[in-house]
Amino acid sequence: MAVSEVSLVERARVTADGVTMCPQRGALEHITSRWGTLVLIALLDRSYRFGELRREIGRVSEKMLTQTLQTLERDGIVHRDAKPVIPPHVDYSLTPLGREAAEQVRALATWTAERMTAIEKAREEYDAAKG
Amino acid sequence: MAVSEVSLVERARVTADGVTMCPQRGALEHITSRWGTLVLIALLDRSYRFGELRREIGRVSEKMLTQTLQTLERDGIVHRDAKPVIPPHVDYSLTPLGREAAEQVRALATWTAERMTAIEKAREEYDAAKG
DNA sequence: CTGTATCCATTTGGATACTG
DNA sequence: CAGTATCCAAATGGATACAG
Repeated sequence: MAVSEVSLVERARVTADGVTMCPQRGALEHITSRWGTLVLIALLDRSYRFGELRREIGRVSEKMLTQTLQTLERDGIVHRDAKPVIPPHVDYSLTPLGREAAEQVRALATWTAERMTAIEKAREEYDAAKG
Repeated sequence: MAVSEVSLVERARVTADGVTMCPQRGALEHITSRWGTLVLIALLDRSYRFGELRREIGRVSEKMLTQTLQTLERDGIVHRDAKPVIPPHVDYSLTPLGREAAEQVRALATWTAERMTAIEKAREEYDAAKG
C-alpha cells in the first residue's frame, strides 16, 4: 500500500475525469504552498488587511494572494471579515484551526532557518562533488 | 519589513537575472513540495530503493521522483547509497538532518488527517454559502 | 535497475485593466 | 480598497524512449 494511502490515510475520491484524489493531500498542499506558508506565518502575529498583507509578504501578485486567501478560507484556516463600508475594509485572521496549522508551519520555517548553515554546507559539498 | 524577511530571516541574494531570492525559502519548498513530503514520510520508516519508493508513493513519474530525490540529497536531507553492482542497486535513506525535517512534516500530515473532518465541513459550508 | 533526454500538456504566476 | 477578468509567459509535471 502506498504512502499516500497510509500516512496520509487516503480516502480516495474519483473526480469527474476519473482521476483518484485524496482531500487531505489538497489541504496539506494549500497550507504548505508557496504563499500559504507566508500568509499563515504573518497572520500568527495579528490580523491583516488585504493590501497590508500584500506589502508584508512582498512580491506576491494580487491574483495569487486572492487565490491563496480564498483557498485557505474555504478550508476553514483563514477567517475573512468584510466590513460593509466604502471604501471596502477586509480583515483576514486565523481561525482556531488555522492557528494550529500556522504554528506547525512556523516551526518548520524556524527549523529551516536554524539549519540553514548545515543545508548550505551540504549544497556546497554536493556541488563540489560535481553533483 | 516583509514576512519573508522576518520569520524566514531572509538573506537576500541577487541571481543572474537580477531577481532576489532567499535560500531557505528554497529549502523549505523542497521539503514541503508535493513529492518531497511523501518521500520524507516514507523514508521515516526505513530506507527504500528507487523503484520501491516509486511504487510506495504511487502515481509519481520517474522524472519527478528523481528530481525530488536529487534536490533533497543536495540539501543534505536524503542520503543516497549507490552500490556498484549490475544491475544497479541504490538505497535512499534520511540523514540525521532529514529525520528532523521528516518528523515535522509527518506531524503536519498527521494533523491534517486528524482535522480532515473539520476541514471538509468548512469546505461544505463555504460552498453552500455560494463561495 | 536506475536513471537521463525529450517532447508535450497542464498549471502556475504575473502584468494590466477594470469594477463595486 | 479589495478584488475580478483577461491575456500571456514561464515553470511544472507526465509519458515515452533510451542509456549505462
